[in-house]
Amino acid sequence: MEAKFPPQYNPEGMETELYTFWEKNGYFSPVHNKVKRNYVIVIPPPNITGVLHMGHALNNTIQDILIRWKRMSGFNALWVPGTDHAGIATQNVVEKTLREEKLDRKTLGREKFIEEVWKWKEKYGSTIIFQLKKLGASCDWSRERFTMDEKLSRAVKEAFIHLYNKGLIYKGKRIIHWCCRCGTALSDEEVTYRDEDAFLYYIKYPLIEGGFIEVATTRPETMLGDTAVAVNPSDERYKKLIGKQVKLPFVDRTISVIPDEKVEAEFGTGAVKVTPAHDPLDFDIGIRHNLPFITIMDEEGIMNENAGKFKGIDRFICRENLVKELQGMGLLSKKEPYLTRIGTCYRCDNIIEPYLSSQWFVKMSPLAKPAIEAAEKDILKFYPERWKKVYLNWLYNIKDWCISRQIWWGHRIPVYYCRNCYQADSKLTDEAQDIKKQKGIIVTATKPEQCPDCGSKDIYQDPDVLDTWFSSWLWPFSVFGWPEKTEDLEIYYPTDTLVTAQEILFFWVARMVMAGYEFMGKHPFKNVVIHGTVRDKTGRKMSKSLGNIIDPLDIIEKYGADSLRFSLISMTSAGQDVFLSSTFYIKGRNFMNKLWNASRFIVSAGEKYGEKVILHKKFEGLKLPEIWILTSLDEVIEKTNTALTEFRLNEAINLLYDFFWHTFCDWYLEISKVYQEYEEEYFKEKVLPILFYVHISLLKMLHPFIPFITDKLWQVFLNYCDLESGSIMISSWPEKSDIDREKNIMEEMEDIMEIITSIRNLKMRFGIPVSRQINCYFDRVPEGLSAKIISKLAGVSKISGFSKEKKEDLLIKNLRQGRIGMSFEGIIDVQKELDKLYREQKKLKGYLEKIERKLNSPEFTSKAPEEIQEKEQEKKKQLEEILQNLEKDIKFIEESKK
RNA sequence: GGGCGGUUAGCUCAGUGGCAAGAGCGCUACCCUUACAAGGUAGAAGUCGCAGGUUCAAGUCCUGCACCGCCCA
Repeated sequence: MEAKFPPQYNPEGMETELYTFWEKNGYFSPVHNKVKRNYVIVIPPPNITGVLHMGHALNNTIQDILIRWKRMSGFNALWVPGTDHAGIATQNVVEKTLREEKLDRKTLGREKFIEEVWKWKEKYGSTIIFQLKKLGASCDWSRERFTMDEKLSRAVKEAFIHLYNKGLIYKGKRIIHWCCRCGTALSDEEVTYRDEDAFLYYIKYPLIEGGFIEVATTRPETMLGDTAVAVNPSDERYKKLIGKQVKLPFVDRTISVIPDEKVEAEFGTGAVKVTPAHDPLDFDIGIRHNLPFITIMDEEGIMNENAGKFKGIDRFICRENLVKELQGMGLLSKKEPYLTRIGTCYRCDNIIEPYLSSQWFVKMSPLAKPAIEAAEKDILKFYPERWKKVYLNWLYNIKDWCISRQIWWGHRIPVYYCRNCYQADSKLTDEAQDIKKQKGIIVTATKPEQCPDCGSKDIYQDPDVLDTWFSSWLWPFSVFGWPEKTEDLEIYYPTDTLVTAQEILFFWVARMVMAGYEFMGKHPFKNVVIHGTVRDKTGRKMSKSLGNIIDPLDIIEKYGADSLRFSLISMTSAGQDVFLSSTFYIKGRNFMNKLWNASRFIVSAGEKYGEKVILHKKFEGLKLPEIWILTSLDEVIEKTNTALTEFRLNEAINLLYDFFWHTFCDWYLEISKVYQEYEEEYFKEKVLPILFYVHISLLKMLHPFIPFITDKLWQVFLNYCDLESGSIMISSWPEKSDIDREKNIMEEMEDIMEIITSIRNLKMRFGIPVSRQINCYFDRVPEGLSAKIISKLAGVSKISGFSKEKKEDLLIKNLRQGRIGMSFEGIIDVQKELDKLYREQKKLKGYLEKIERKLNSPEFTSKAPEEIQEKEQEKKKQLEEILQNLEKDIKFIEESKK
């Protein structure tokens, strides 16, 4: 046995071997069966540039637990995996590798560059998939998808064309978030904001008639693009200046002072510069007042010809230079520290420039309607529920979605232009209906032969690609083959549960719901499980730049995926952020070892008889401890099921942990050893099958959480026990036994346990080794099996009733069921013992007072439910008895001291 | 500015109005008891952030405040 069952658990090698075994046997793919219900999860597709981090580990462990649990519970459980092409991120990564070869995408050209990206994808794009396998993810790899697969690309085109034809997609010239580094527009959701200490500059604009009007700004360089100065019409300070002309420094432009309701009189000086091409609010003012829109920098953030003498320099250097010059000209009246919020690119962290640009948008409010209703009517349920409000709030205030990206890697927009008919950028804001009527725009999946209006063959495709999320939002049905009416789509849509972190609630979850209703006419999933963000122990997000990453692969390497999974889930309360310290995996590692060793013990107990243990279906002729352990197991099964159903995974795993370690191992395994010595026949016939039964039931329930070790042990147990299947993965989830729960049996067992603990406690307190046999005396003398258990587990050689003449050298302890006494043999530090008893007495008196106060209050007796009153009465009685006995003991020891 | 979380043992965190508030790690003492020293046994350790309120009963519900964090504008 030692050879295959060393005393320490070592996951090395074992996990990969088992994973291959599962995969080879096709356990991950459901065999569709109409009788069984489905349970479907689609993975939040990780990015092909991604490597597994703790967030992924948590996210995918949760999904795997749910899928494995449902699979064992008799469902057709399907977990669809896949990856996301991550347009900007992937393009960035490939461009970086190109730079190392002294190449860049522009010299390479579009086609060649995309070829390079595909090559890169083939080489590195599956890294995270391999890592998910290491984690134990039981995804159906035969259904693995990638957002740029041909079929999924078809879905994207179909969706675009559908929305366009419905008038929900339009092209418009708007202020969008522009990343000068990535060279593309971004949606509102792709911008992250952070507070930064900056300055508010107060600038004097010279009035033509003489004097100045002073404006305040955090971005002084944008003044080069100003086309007005605006004041609130009710602002008394500026009323008389409305309509006056201002000579804009540097560019020598004459602009007017205009009134606009939206100007906040409280901000800065109350007069604001208006730069319609570089600020969203100013853009609106520009539209309202029909102002010119002057763009002053190019797409890389370099000032252009409209910036006059500043042409050709970077936007931030321009700011510095311009401020210096203003100072020299005496036009800078003040520069004060100012806390401002700056938007940054979520991919590259560069500062976002609000930029006037022609982009494609999705009109969102019609799509939001059913998504709102779904949550309001609880068709879509959130766990924890509080996210419902966040989700709804976003949808109530939804804005149009900018979906075009000026990059090359991604789904090319299925729009073609006729060079002859199309007139670009004719309007600032083209509404959907207008654009549909506009000549020269052809929206179609394949390149048209000729222009339907003029017949010209000079046709070119829109150079832009779509936001990656425009393919992700179709994921719950595109993975099943939509827009084709496939069998999978028929069977597996809608899915059941989506598991994700709150960061992509808007990006992805809300949009999937909208897409689900729009394209499928049905919600994409029923449950949305939002788990916490994994942070370091000081509460910061884990990130490379902070250097605070704990790499899940390191933990897997050293301690096994099970330890990682166990620890992660065990310490993660539903929906709360997780704070990881470097030793968090210890609980898991220790648990694996304990599980391993309990199995060793059980196997070695079974091995002796040389025949396979047959698990009982019915339990009869059992003694107290067996009834007790089976009843306790039933309770655990029930509680675990409830916890899992409500997505409280930490509660489930902690229940199992506690039962396994502190009930099964600490007590039942120890008790089972008693039979081995006293009642071999009963041990073989009854106890052994129950040991196997309870342990195997536990292994089954633990399997979703810690799949590797549980199946490894299952494989071992196959040699000693008649098990239902070749792998625990496809075994059936435990059901409750047919044992009746008898209250008095549970209590009787608890009494025995209390006696044992008390005797151990007495021994410890006086430095007697537990192994040292002593004599004990009882008010109620235990007999038979109980006596044997007490004797073995507490190290008692002789059990008898109290006899009056022996009492003087006894230590007494009061229990629920009378006193026990133990000979103290002259080794007691009497004063120490007395102090301890005094402390206990004080504590007990306090408790008693509290209870008495409660019981004496007429409110309590009239209003509290009877059940509670009885319980409190009972408690009081017990306390009084214990206290009485304690006081007797104190008196007794005080006297013996004299 | 609006919203949401958090504040419980030295540390990390559970706690679903009705225990005498729990776990893991750490700590103390003893124990190599033939499953496990990654273990066993026993123990010490808490004004449940602060102030009010509701209730027979509050760590749990309500109000306000403080501090930490997140999201949205």
